[in-house]
Amino acid sequence: MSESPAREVAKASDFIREIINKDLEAGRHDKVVTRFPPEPNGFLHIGHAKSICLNFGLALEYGQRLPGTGTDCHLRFDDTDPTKEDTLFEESIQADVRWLGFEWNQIYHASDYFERLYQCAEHLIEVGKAYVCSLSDPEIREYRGTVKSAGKNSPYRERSVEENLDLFRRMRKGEFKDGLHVLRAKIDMANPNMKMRDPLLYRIRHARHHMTGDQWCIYPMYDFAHPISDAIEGITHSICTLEFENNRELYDWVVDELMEFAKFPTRPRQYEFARLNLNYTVMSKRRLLELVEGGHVRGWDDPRLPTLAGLRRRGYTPESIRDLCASVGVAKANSTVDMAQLEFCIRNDLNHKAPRVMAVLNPLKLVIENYPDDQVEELEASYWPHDVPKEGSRMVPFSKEIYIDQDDFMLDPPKKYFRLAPGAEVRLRYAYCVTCTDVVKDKDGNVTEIRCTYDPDTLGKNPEGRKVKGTIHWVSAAHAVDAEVRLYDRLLSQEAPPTGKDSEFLNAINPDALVVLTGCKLERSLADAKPQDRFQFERQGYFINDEKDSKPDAPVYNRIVTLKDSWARSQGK
RNA sequence: UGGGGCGUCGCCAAGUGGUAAGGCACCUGGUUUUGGUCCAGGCAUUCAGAGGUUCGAAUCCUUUCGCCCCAGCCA
Repeated sequence: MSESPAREVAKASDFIREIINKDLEAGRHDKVVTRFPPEPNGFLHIGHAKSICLNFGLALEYGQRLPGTGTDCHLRFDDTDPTKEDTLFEESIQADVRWLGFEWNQIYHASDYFERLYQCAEHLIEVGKAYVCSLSDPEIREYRGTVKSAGKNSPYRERSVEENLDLFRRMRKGEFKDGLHVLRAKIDMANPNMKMRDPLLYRIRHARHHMTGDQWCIYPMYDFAHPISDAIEGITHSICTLEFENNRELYDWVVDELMEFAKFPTRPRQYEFARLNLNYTVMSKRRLLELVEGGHVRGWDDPRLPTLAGLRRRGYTPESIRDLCASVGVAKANSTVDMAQLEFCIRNDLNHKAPRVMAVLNPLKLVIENYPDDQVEELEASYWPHDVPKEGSRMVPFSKEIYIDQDDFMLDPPKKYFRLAPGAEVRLRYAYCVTCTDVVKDKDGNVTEIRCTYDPDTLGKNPEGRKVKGTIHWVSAAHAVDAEVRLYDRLLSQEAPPTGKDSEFLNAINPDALVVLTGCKLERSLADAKPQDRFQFERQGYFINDEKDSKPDAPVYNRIVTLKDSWARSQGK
């Protein structure tokens, strides 16, 4: 705490931590305070998770490394545009951050600072660094110039301090309609950085704000509110995404101009990192909104979406998402992470968390001809494979008539097909080996039933004199629990959506992103499962009991992710 | 009158003048009553290209090329 050598710093794992370490070593700060500043106008997605993990993670790490400084990452709602924001979004954002596993000490709002922001604005006017501009919206745009050419000064740029103050105060009082005047910083209309060409600080908006009600009719812009909010709160490192790099110069201008006047406790600095992109999905607010409002998915928590609500309902664990964020690192290069990386993370997490059970998704009746008609054996089946160090098992009923999956039988199998086929023998998981002796077909030639014989001497041991390579899952017909199973897959059928502006990306939606199966057969033990329980359906994937649609007598399961399937891959599927 | 960034294996990403980490993906074998897991092995003579400095360069210099961001009274 006090002895400075105790401030030995762990090896930085990315450029942000490197910067923080240097700041600490140089004594620029003696604690680290970060912030996660969502605008409450939409749902959080996995891209936000990267920012959440970074900002809250930094606070946690340095809070531990610098004992006594506390752990401080501010959840701050950037609520400066009353026409778009709402309390509903604040609630879902809080729920999502908590679900991800992070906690804040206090909730902040940019709107908490409206009065101070206003005082800062008046100060800038008084020192001649801000003025009221009465150009129209299109005129302002025209005067701004272009990326390749300088802008020109507004005719209102040289108004007197007195006139500016009077106008600004009347703006606050509500004497003007929306759009009539704005407050602008007086910087440089020829600055090569367009963000510095007399940026707007305040605009008039006669709109009710979800936090401040009708108290205000002028609202600060992001570029004004954000740096001041950071500075007021004592944020040390203000971390945002790459597209704000150009805003940094303005961020610094605002803080520098106000530092003395506002007596900020710290001099915050902004740093930018590359946002998370994933292939086979969409992440932009606009596209997510279009999917939801266009009815292409069933709401913000549709398991096909990369929203945190969607991933949660899909069955992804917070641990798996944090693991993804840790594994992709933090850097400045624009990048797109492979969905396979996320899928690895959830499989890796669930491998030792999800008990194994048997479920037949596309049932095919199998009758064991030499098994006694009314006999039922209770066989012990472990919930965990040998390599997962957990205890626990259940009894599964075995009988003459069972269901197996259609994929596990072929009339004319290719080489190295280890499952069932005419004349072939296969192991029934936890039970006996059976040999297919006959098949029953309907008039169209479809196999409707399989006839087998079993070898009574193969329970818990291998048959003598022959090798049975395949093991398949099954469910006793008389004891099965019927269920609906929703097979989810990647949202898009191509890596990147078409680049077109409008709704073109809708054409890239994977038609099989959701396949609903009914009449699936679950093993008896699943009758006791609760919503949100996760299981591995052996040989098929990880599934979760749906939190909304599942009913005790009509369970619904969502497929979280398939198991790796090297057989399917070798078959070129 | 343009400015700000970024380019290291199929995808991420370490590396900060001393001779290319790691993860995912992929390929080989082994174990296996999950074609899962696990284990063993393989996978960049080269860092966008070209020059240069140096005993030595992904790292320094010069130059070329490519990609991203900025012209909301959004954030």
